[in-house]
Amino acid sequence: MRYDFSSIEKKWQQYWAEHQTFQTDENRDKPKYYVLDMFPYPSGSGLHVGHLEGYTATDIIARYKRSCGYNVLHPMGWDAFGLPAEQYAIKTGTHPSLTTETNISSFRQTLQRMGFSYDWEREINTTDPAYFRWTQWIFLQMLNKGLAYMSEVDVNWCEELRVVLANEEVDEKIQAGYTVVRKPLRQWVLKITEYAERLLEDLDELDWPENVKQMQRNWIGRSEGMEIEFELPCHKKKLNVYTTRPDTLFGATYLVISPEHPLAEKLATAQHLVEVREYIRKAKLKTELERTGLQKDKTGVFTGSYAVNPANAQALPVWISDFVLTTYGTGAIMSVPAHDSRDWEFARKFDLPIVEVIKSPHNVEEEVFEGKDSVCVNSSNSDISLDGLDFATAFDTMASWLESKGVGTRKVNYKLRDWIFSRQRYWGEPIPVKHYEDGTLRPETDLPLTLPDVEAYQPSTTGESPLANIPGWLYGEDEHGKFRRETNTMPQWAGSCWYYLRFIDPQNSEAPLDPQKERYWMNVDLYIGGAEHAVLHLLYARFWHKVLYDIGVVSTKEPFGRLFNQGMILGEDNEKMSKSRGNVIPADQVLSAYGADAVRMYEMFLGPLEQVKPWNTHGIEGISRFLGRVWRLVCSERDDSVLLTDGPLDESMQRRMHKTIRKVSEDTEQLKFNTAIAELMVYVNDLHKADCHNRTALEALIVMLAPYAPHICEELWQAAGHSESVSRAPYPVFDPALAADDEVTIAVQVNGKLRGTFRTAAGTPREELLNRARTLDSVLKFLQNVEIKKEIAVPDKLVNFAVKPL
RNA sequence: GCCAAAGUGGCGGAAUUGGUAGACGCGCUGGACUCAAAAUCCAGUGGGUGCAAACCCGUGUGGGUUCGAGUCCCACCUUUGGCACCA
Repeated sequence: MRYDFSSIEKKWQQYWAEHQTFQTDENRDKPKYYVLDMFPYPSGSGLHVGHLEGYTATDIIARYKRSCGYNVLHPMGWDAFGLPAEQYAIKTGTHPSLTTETNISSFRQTLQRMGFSYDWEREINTTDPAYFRWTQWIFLQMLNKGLAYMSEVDVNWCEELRVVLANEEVDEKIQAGYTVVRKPLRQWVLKITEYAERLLEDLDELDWPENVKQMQRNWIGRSEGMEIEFELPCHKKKLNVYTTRPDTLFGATYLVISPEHPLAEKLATAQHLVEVREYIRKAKLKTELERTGLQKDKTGVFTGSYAVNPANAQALPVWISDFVLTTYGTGAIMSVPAHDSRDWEFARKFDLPIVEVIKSPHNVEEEVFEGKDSVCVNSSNSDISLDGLDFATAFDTMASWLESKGVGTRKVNYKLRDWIFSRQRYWGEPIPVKHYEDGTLRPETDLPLTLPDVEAYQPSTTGESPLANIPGWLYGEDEHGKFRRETNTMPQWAGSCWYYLRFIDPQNSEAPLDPQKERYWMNVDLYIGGAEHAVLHLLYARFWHKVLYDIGVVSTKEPFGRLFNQGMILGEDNEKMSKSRGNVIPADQVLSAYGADAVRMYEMFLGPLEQVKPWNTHGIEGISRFLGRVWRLVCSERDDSVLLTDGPLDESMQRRMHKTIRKVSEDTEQLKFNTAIAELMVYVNDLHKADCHNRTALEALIVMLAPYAPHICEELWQAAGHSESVSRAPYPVFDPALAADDEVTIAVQVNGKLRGTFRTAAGTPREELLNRARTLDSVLKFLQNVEIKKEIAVPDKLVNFAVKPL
């Protein structure tokens, strides 16, 4: 019989579904393994080969771990709220839930064609009221704890989309060509900043890629510094600034406050008032991009007021400039132009004094010196002197002195801002809150609060969602009086903040999940997804998890123990796959042409999982040939006979087998699938050369290959006479003694250059290696007329003679 | 500008972590089978010199450490991610 992938794959996919082969075992005696994909947004354009990379990797691990005796949780679901379905609804009037449903079934079909061993009984969908009921419930827990609050905030308002964006989302939208401006709106905000320290600290114990952890650390942006109080004698007021360099206080020559600072206009003297007002007005009009972007040229205006440097009583002019961020620190800074490049630039532009207070290798008038590894100079007053002190000591001395004077406090600051959590959209989880006429606010306790049907999905121009146009849904009355519902919905990130928990107990109608099940399955042992979520999703989910930990819903501090980012698969032209480039390789196309087993293996054979690598459709043929060769080791193509032979395996092939088992299991464990496949190929090539059809050798091959190419392995396993699925077969175990070589090749070098090799028994002692090496013809001639300075022998490896001509 | 990762045949990539560079696959060349093709199988395939045996060169560039460097150290170049007035 010939290998016909399409009928075999159909047959076994049907078998798995009928026999519920991959339904998760609830038997808690076995060790568990939770392997999770970042679940997809089911878009209308379907899956391409790039999407399948991570899913293939997790499936191999899921099947491998099952084979190794683990109780495996391997679920899939849909992150189905979101803008594309809503924008499609605005255009066509099609309800987003219909679009979503169509897209989901197309996605599900492709994933099933790939033969992924998901437990489809646990499929979840973030737009399902039975799911988002608990998303809403978690929100109310946060409300309860004071972690969700409403605030008039300058939001990132996207004009074209008529929607508020999270800080984290701004960049990508601007890159996509949208305009984003700052606009004050009353918004729901989540207090993620309250968890900043824990989010930072707990990163240390995670088995995550170092760059992802570093990106989160940078995003959280912890810094240690001081808030220092400057007197404003003419106004009888004080101005607080935040600095991480109190050691440079003697070098402060002016202060700068942001245009939004409450004192900005008040500090303007009559002479400067017009100019100041004009500057503040203009700053407001600038977009976030204009203010924080690539803008190099600094602008600013002098207020006419002076503050007093507490260290040396010097009068410091107070300036206003939009390079100072309102939302960070106190919105005011002390400028030390000699040792801060931004201050230096500003000082040069407006001709402000530059005073060296850190010993610099060059003239600070000409170039800024920002180094921290030097010592203080010119820094003393009648109380203290920092001169000669290093950074840490100077910092500490100055901090203590300022504290003792009552004009400074040590402070830790974070770049992380609270998370603006409301969106003016229809297709999202409604925020379950009622606003009463007396101004109070109460949670909606009757969950889920579902979405009403609407006629038009267009957001209102006032910045409210389409929900504001549905009076029947919007208004109501209960025992507390008349109310108006919250019209904001949650951002798309909400549903993905806790979905990994719901997979553990997806049907539970009493709680988000059962605590006993939670304790068994958490945390996620392996989480695979794209690096684009390094900060956003992964930071939000960690935040929610910690909140849930605090209220006793989960028992672990962190959700994802081990994280792995798969690298992107590029198109055949080495460019990112995109419709506009026309280089997208649709999954269904290659599945029809080559079959799931070949596609799965080729995805993994392309290169290291974490690496960005181009797709090459020709290359997949090598995998098809390999699968054909495996097939022919077991089945005759001339008739229906099975070629397996019983009986003992000869010693060299047995060694080959044990070596293969060792390499393949080690590599699979470490997600080095490309080299595991290469090893399987070498093994199959050797079996072919030896014309070996031995049952022991081939059954080991089938079980090892099954996680990679499950369909063909099921078929071959059945052909070999087994009645149970190969996924129930225990993984082969290697014996180190049987895998060990008894004979090795020794390389012989002269001055590090290979001059010959010889075979010898493993463990041959040094002396003997040297003696044999010396007698090799190919080596001998290089040892004539030379002085041997050194002889190196590494057992089982090589011999090297270091020589010098006589 | 700053931080991180990476540069190996025509191509994707291996290399037990300092020990025979180029595993495995694609592609290419030649051959077998065939009326022919497909499929399959066999042999070859880093560059150079040479009839050959051989020898020389070779892991982005330049230096260094070492008996020995793709691997370690220093400097530089290039590419890809991330951050980008956070005081």
